[in-house]
Amino acid sequence: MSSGNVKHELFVQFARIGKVLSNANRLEFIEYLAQGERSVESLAQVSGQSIANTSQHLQQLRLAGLVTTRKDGQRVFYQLSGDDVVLLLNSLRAVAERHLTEVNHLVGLYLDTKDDLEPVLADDLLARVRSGEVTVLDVRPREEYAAGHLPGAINIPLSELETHLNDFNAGQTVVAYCRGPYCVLSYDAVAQLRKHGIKAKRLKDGYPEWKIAGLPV
Amino acid sequence: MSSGNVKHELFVQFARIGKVLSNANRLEFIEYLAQGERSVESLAQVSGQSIANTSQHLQQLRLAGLVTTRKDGQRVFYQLSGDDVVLLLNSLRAVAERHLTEVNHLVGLYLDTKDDLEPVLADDLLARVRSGEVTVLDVRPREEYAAGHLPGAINIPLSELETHLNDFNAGQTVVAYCRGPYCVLSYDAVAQLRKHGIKAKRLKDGYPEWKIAGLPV
DNA sequence: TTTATATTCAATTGATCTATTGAATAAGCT
DNA sequence: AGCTTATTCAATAGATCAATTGAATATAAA
Repeated sequence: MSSGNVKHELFVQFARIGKVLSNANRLEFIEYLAQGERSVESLAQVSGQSIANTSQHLQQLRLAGLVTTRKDGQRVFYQLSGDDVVLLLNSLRAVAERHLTEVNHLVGLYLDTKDDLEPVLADDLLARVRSGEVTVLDVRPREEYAAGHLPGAINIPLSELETHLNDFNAGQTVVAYCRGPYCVLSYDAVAQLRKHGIKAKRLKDGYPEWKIAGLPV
Repeated sequence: MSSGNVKHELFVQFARIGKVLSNANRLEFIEYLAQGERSVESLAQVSGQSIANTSQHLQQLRLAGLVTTRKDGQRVFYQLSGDDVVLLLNSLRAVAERHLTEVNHLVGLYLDTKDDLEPVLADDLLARVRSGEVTVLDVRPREEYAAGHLPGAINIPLSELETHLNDFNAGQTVVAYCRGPYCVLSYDAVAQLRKHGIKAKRLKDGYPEWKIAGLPV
């Protein structure tokens, strides 16, 4: 085998990873899995895909080595095979954000750009939460909160936030976070809280990035 | 448009980037372009692809925002649109290396694993080259050297290394580098130099990584 | 053992991708 | 203007992909 062939063969293998990143549904699965392991049915439900379709996509992710499985009873739980998968997805996001104008348009469409200018950084939050200055709010669904969350964070899924507005007093500052940089949950939460006179900010990244940075969970 | 739709649309955009990473030839083009800009014909030649095929792949890269073009006379030069593209490719490589056993097999097939254990790191090299301790050898083709290279590096393309072995004296240490972590040129160069009694090591990464790290070129 | 649940498998359809071919365009040269 | 060179366009054929459907496994519960 010539050097050129081996080199090309290596790129063929790299392209296998690229291929599993070429489908929007699979990327969504990766983001969900970044929050914690999930069963096939559970992923099918949150993604809105059929069970069979979900299963097949997950198997492609597994063949490419991006996820691993664990069988418990009659359920199969999928999980990311490493933090580098989240880093890869974020790298993809970063390139998309910098080079695809459509992405910026979409981001601008839904995310309040003013909030975007002043997100709270992970390091700041850690200091502030230790001094009791802020309340950390996890607005992800209960399942994801249960699989792992920031220390001291309280969990109120976005859908239930309205009924819990009285739990906050006007004096305190709330820092909301969710799944990652493009997760709209925390944006909506901040908007809702502010509308009711509660000081609220958004954590720049989400739970997966926090965890990968080696910060406590 | 519902929040879920916008979110999915964002992932569709991310998947566009994934799609252009799903073809081995395109990934090779990206690696070549990481060395510096190139014309269509030049890329077709080094990659062994036809002109028309090369042109079409490059246009896909351009539509996805990964490369930009510059027209000079009748030639069109393509270049990477940002350093984040190289970081993305390296992220892809890292995941492939960690999770695809085939990659490790291929890497082991061609790259001397002993060299792999002790590559020279960028910071070390900078210090050593300043103190005149080592000779830095760029074994890439002349074109790529001309487009940018490490400070003080001499350029002897691998194919011509054999005829220039007398230029080195047995006392000095040579650090060879080439295109990146999986470029075999520097491995072969080190092997050839050692066979002739010249102390040789390999720079861990290649020129693109050096440049992105903000080191002088 | 029968029944229900969770997941995977297999076959199918329509869509998209890759590489090839030959023609079209555009810029420079004589 | 005619000729050459570099690149792009358009059409094509074979391969691969995504989602659907219904059947097949495998585990748990009755």
